[in-house]
Amino acid sequence: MLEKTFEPNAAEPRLYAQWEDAGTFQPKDDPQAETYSIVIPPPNVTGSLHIGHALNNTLQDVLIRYHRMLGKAVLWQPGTDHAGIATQMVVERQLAAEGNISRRDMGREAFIKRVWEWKEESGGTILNQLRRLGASCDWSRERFTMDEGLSKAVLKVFVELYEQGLIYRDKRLVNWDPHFQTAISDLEVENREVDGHFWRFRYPLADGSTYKFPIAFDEDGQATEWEERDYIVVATTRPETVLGDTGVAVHPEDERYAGLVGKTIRLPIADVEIPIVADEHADPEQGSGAVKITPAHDFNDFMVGERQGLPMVNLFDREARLISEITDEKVDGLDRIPAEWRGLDRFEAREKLVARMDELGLLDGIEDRKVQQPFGDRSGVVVEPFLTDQWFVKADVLARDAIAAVEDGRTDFHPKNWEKTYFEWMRNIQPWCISRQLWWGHRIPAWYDEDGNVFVAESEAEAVAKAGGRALTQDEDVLDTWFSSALWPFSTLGWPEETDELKRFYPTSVLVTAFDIIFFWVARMMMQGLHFMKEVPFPDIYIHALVRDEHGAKMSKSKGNVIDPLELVDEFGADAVRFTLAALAAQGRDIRMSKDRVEGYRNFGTKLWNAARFCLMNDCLPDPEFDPKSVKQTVNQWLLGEAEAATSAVAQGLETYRFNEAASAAYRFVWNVFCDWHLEFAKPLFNGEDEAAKAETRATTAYVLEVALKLLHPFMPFITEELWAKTAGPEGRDSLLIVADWPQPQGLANAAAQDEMNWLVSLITEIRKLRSEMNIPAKARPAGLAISGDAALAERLKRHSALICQLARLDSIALADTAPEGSAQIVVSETTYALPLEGVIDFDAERTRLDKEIEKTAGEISRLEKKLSNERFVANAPADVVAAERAKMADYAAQKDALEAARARLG
RNA sequence: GGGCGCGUAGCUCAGUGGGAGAGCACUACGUUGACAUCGUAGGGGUCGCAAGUUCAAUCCUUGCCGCGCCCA
Repeated sequence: MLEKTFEPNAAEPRLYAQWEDAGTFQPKDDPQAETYSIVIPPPNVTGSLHIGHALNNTLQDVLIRYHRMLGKAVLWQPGTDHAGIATQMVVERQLAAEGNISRRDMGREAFIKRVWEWKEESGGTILNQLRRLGASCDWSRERFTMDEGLSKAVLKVFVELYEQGLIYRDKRLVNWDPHFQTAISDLEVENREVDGHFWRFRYPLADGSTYKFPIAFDEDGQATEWEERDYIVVATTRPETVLGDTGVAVHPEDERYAGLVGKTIRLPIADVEIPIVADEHADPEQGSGAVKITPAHDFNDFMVGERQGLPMVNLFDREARLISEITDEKVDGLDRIPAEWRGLDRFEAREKLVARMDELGLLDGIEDRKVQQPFGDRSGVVVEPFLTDQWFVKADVLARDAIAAVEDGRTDFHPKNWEKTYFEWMRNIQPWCISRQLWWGHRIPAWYDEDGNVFVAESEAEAVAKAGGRALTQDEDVLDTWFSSALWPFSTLGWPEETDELKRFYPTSVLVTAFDIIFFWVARMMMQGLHFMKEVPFPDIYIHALVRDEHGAKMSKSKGNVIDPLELVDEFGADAVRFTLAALAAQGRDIRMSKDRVEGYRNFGTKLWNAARFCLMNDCLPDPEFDPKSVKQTVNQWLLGEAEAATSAVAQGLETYRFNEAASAAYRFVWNVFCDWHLEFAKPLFNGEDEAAKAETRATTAYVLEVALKLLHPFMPFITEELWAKTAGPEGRDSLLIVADWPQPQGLANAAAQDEMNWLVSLITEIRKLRSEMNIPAKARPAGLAISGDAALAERLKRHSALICQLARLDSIALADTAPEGSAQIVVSETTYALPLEGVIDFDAERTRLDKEIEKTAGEISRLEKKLSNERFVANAPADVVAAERAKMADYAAQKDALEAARARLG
């Protein structure tokens, strides 16, 4: 006998070990079997499980378990990502907390050793947490982006792309994080609106000449007053860059400045002459219409500089301080910086610059203003556009086929609208800066000789050979983490080796991820997969929602609204957490997670548990001889049809990534069909005399319980596996549920049985309603009389008499010619049923109740009459719709007649 | 400024061109051992607002209002 409730905390680790020990997480060794594979979005090795991971991995596990039950050879490839900046940051913090020396004092080799030690020690945390959710990954194949094999893939990809001219080194503006002192990609920059200022400065014309500048206008916008000026006003939000200006731009059609283009101004403080150029970047409507151009410190200005041939002048060092020595004589503007300012932080430099301009009488004004400022998403400091030598990928070339693949349907997004986001970004893709000035990561396989010539090769020996034996030094930098995760779908399968796994499991079947890494990761896997494997990495991409708190706010540590999935697992069990996430995963909407919801699904698990308990108590055990197609009892025919319909609804939901529909189809079947009705129907049968019916019902019930366990297994693996074992019966089970066969359709739908059971359910429901409305005491067991029914009805009533009596609490149910005096009456399927209740109920109330019913029915009738008398409706609506409305109308009419007759009998 | 999405019961959310559903919460009543982590019954909605298309609009189109996210 089963315990009263399922104990998740005790059962989960046991069941998980059982699955793993049985080797069920590994793809089955059948070369004929169809394959199904998913690569896990590798979590950061530094990470711990948050609710977003829980959702992401639950959905993957649901798919994996479903396809495994379909008999496929299934691989769920797990692993972690080395997460360059994030991991380096964690370890540096540890060093600081221990009062140890910094990474630079420690030296590269010792530091990297230290990171590896930390990785070995606690890198497995998040994967162990996934096990608690029930994730059925093939742990024997766990990979890490810095494993030997994956690193080899990185080297090969880098060298090949370099040789194909798709990777190059260049001095360009990049987003520079002064805290980590590394370049970061534009995706790692967070633009935030902050309070700032607009400073207006006067730049004097170099030749001392003057021009007339309009300062007042009439209604038509015509200038009415002018002022004589010997300067141009420019406005900036970043005064610290003034010394790096190499031009002032005005719009080519801006008449106010037409005569000044080609002249020069004398840049204050720096004391150099810079030209006034005409460029469309200048917006005549904005400020004075003239803009300062600082090509080395602003992305827009960089482009203007290229167009106009303006030189680049760099002011800052790697820590975003004004330079105090020359590091690159081609661009550094040291001689523009007053000696006493050298080495100042950029924000101090700003103050000094503004103050000096004010002293010089060149500060034209200051306005408060909201400005967009870029912040490093990891460091939180203001990112500086900075001119450095970096490695770049020609992403636009790689993007071409990646765009085409989605356009022509080799890969589909689900929901489809995410392809817009993908296209938008891919079609405007910028060169991808892949070098990072970090130590933790894949070191760039490029070596330099004394003259700065570069040699790219997979090893130092090869590079030296290419250099003709000269001494070389390796590039100090490492690659962006996403460079290696872009290879994940094939590098984890053994590429560049031609392994069996690679042949069997690439392309993978689907990628499951959140929208926030479409650019970072999905797009790049598409590019690299197509380039190196010549095939898309996955035909389907399922994009799921973000998990928010119950009020819709983003979860964050600072808000304190973070829900820890493992706490939920502790409290309600992994099954409840998984089911909740799946049931709420409707396409295109964020998930609001609340404890109440999890509790509700925990209760659902308990309901299932108790249903199984009932089955065991009544000897409903699997019967190997049982043939669902040959059952005789209407109840059983109906139940089998319902089970089959539920099975296909669940399958349909999963095939189309509608997890919520799949989950709720299973839920409704188990609770509202199997428990609420079937088990209640079974009770009187089990207590009855008909041994054949009893035996058939036991076998059917056991069979359908198996179906229920199978349908729920992908969502609630633990409790279903436990019940699978506990309900095995003396024969035992052939296999664990995790590898049992998904139920196959057998054509069990039975319209006649369905019709009869629908009638039975509504008869019972109507009687219960009457009892409730008329306050008939629970103890009262009136006789039920069907007034003037035919032989078929008599047959039905006889067949289900025990069920009706028990579930509607009647003493008996039979045909009668007329309703006895003092009866309450209801109408079900056009038949009137009378319950003699003289002295039990208030007949005035019964009259009122019937009047209300009649009124309601009349309302429906007049609505339908109106519709059916509309010629255009009858002419234009599809015939089946018109017929259905007519049938409804006839039903209501018959019902109204019966109700009116019933009312008349009461007088 | 461009893009995506949302507004349906008190709350959290499904859903469909043919008079709207679930869970939770709420109210009343609970009887024969599956289950009180439960059962039975009930109340509760101008489907954001307006116009259009249609025989028919909560659903399609447009505009507006409110809210969220992404990109510039």
